[in-house]
Amino acid sequence: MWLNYIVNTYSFMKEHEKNTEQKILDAAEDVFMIKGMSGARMQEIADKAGINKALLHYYYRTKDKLFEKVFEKAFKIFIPKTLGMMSSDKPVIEKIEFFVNNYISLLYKHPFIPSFVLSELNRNPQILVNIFEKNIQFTENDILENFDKQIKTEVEAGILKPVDARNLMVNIIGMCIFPIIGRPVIQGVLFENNKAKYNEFLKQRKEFVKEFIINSIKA
Amino acid sequence: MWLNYIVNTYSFMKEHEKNTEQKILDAAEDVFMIKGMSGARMQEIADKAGINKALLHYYYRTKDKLFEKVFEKAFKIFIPKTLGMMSSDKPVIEKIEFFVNNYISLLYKHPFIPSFVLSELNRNPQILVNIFEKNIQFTENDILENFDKQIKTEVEAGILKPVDARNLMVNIIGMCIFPIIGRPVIQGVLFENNKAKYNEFLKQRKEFVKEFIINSIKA
DNA sequence: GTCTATACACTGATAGAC
DNA sequence: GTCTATCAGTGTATAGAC
Repeated sequence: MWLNYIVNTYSFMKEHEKNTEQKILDAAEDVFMIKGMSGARMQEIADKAGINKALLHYYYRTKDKLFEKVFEKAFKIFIPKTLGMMSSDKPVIEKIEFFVNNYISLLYKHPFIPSFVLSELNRNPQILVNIFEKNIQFTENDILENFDKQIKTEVEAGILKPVDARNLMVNIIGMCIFPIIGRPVIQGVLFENNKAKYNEFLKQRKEFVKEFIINSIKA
Repeated sequence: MWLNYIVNTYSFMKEHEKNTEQKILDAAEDVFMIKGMSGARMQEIADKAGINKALLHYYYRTKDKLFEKVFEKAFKIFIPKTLGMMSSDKPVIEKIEFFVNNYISLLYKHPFIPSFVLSELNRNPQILVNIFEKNIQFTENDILENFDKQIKTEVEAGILKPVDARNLMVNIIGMCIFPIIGRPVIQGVLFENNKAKYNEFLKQRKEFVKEFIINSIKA
């Protein structure tokens, strides 16, 4: 009976705490992503979370620590998934089609993360070092090496033209990501700032990009 | 005599003023580009310009106005030049080679502008509207239309595969610009954070990108 | 855990002397 | 034009009651 009470109370408190903590993190995401580290205000985050500033500091002692959490979460949504998409054992062209489809979907799902992550990193590249130190090393080198070997094999088999793996990856990601982080400029300059037209443009990007890449690398 | 005195004094003052004004603008560029609008501090700009805050406000009344000048200058370095590179009358493939060479050179000359401009625009797209209103309309539509017509002509002539002009431009710029704005991530994840290796990588990008595009679009 | 009130530092901007 | 001094506002963070 008392055990039940304790357990229920405990789990209630845990649940409650988790909710507030989560509400804060969600609000912090919204604000940091748009305003950036230096532009974000603890007051705005508190308002959006429906609490007050003091409670913010109760859960995450400083703005820095809260930012760190938000950044790390954003970073982890993208980088490991990105690398994961390259590590299947499909043939190169299928792998690229799979990657472009999934990566662009991911970008459309989180359109503010790339600009946020890249601009914060350009302002303070040290953030990345801290993340790498804190996390188990990614297996990016294995993935890259495998991809490189796979390309070479398919080149010898007469399927692909010779192509450098790193350059290819940078090209692919660049073509996928630029319409998102460059949206204000591209929409303004090439699409008369017409939002609907730009959304139409985004809809057909997957097919265009895939065809563009394959045309370039297939033997 | 007195006229001489006035003229000399006047020209001395003009020269002097110009120097201070320019020193401020240079310092403001340095600080705003790295820290962004909200992260920049008037004190830091003053220090870097070798003057004090009061003098900053004497020349540019507010932080907003100073930021506006810096942003507009940065924006104008890129966008008109970018469009200009597409408006020669060379054949498409030559035009693209010319564009990639010059655009990447421009990027390497001003590596902080793209990230600065894009992140500020993502945070406040309204900036772009103000710039467009203040400036004589760019001829982006003519340039795009001409480029599109030119492609269609060369498609009919059997030189190129059919390709959409806007998608092609976004691809080209994306492949050129991503190694710059994404440098911290790419260098960290794909180049073991080795700066020298990354610089080597950048050196060969022009050739790789040109070949990649041409392989994709030539008939 | 959550609140109100407040400490304390910093920032943009101005006043006024030279 | 350039400086020193200073103000008013805002921002992060903490103290203390409940």
